[in-house]
Amino acid sequence: MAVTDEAIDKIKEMLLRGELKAGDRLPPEKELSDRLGLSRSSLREAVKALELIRVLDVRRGDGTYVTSLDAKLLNEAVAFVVELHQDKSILELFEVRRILEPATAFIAASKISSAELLELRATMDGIDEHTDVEELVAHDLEFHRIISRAAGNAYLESLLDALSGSTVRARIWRGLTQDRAVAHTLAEHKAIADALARGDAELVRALVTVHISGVESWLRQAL
Amino acid sequence: MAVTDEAIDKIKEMLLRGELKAGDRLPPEKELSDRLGLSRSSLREAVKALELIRVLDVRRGDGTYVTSLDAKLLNEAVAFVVELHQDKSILELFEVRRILEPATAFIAASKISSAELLELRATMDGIDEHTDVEELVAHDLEFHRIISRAAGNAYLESLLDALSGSTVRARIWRGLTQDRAVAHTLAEHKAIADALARGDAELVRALVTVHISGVESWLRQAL
DNA sequence: CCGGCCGCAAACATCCGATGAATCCCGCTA
DNA sequence: TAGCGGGATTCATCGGATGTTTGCGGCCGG
Repeated sequence: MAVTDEAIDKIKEMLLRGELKAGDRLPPEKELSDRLGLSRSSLREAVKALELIRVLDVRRGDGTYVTSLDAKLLNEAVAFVVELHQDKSILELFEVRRILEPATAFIAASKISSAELLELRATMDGIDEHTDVEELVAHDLEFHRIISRAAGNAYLESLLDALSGSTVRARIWRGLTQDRAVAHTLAEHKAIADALARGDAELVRALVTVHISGVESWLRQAL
Repeated sequence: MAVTDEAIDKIKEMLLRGELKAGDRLPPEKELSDRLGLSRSSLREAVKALELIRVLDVRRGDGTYVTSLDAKLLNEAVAFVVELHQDKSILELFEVRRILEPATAFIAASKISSAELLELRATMDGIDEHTDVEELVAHDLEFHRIISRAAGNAYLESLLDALSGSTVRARIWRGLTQDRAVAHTLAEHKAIADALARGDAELVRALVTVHISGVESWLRQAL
């Protein structure tokens, strides 16, 4: 194709060249379309595409802005794709997670603050095997998110977040719940939190590996 | 916003629900826009967005098709984002790569075929410290790609590919070349290939870790 | 009967202009 | 000075017109 894709490229280049920076406002649709030499409709298609992957933020009645362009972009883009790949090749996605999660936790072990440790404990309050699935998923998501955030790498955090999309996770939990494995999983969470508190990085890595692999092997058998 | 984003969601749902499968052709723009209750212009914006992340494939004069929906989607989406983040937080991205690459190579060590080993050797033919940067980058990209492919996980392959976008890599090589470190890097490649040939997974993992970390520390000092 | 060429029809590409809706900002008023 | 319009700006959405590309089927010659 041509015109619209050219527009996407040109906008991308403006970003790379620093001509447009995070937070900047783009010229009005009319002006920009004139400048890039295409119609407003076509430009809008380009902008819409860049908006989907969160590069641009369009505010009706106000203008179009460049987003913060931080690591969260990865989350949006990857999450969309992951969602489409559910069921299908979930196991391959899980393999990626099994690599990233222990490594991330290992890094986090030496960096986690006491405030974050408290937060981690807090997610476990009031959660037991009788909690409903909704809440279990929320807890699990938060638990892993705190750890990945403690690792101090926004891209890792984003990727892990996307890889464990809530829908994927919801299905897994639903399955685990039926198998009465909730207590076991929660105990693993507790062990991980304890090891993190002691700063025992090696143990953390091992525990997380076991934790993730456990879910993975359950999944493998369930399919 | 509303109409266009609704359209994106509806199309996504059609995919999730299996109403649309990989390779299927969408109804013509006019018909689909009627069915979804919006104008053709707005629908086109939605389609364009889905095309950017390679979910849809629009063929002019023919129709719009659903792509294979395989792991390559990740590549496209992530590569776009990574490209925007050059210079900026390259080190954080490198940290992710340092996690994934050794783990991937470790897996590859037990799976790599003799054909792939030959391919790996072939990439090294005719490459020495006098080769020009273009070719060095191509070699490096191919070398790592073969290994990640051998690991047999398409998502890993895609992610690594995106993380080591050619532009990023080109800059690094340009720097390395100036520091006369090419020979050293090539020697590391050879050592990795040898270890893979012997199926020594642990050694492969260590070598790759050293290899990646070497580039990383050079990068850290160069910034 | 087979293969190639031609032209029609289908489908996307691009553009334009009009109307609606949300937001912002400035000036007016109490 | 604080609050309230109201106009100007900007995006949202629509419908239609015209151009290009592609696919396909039919026609013609070998």
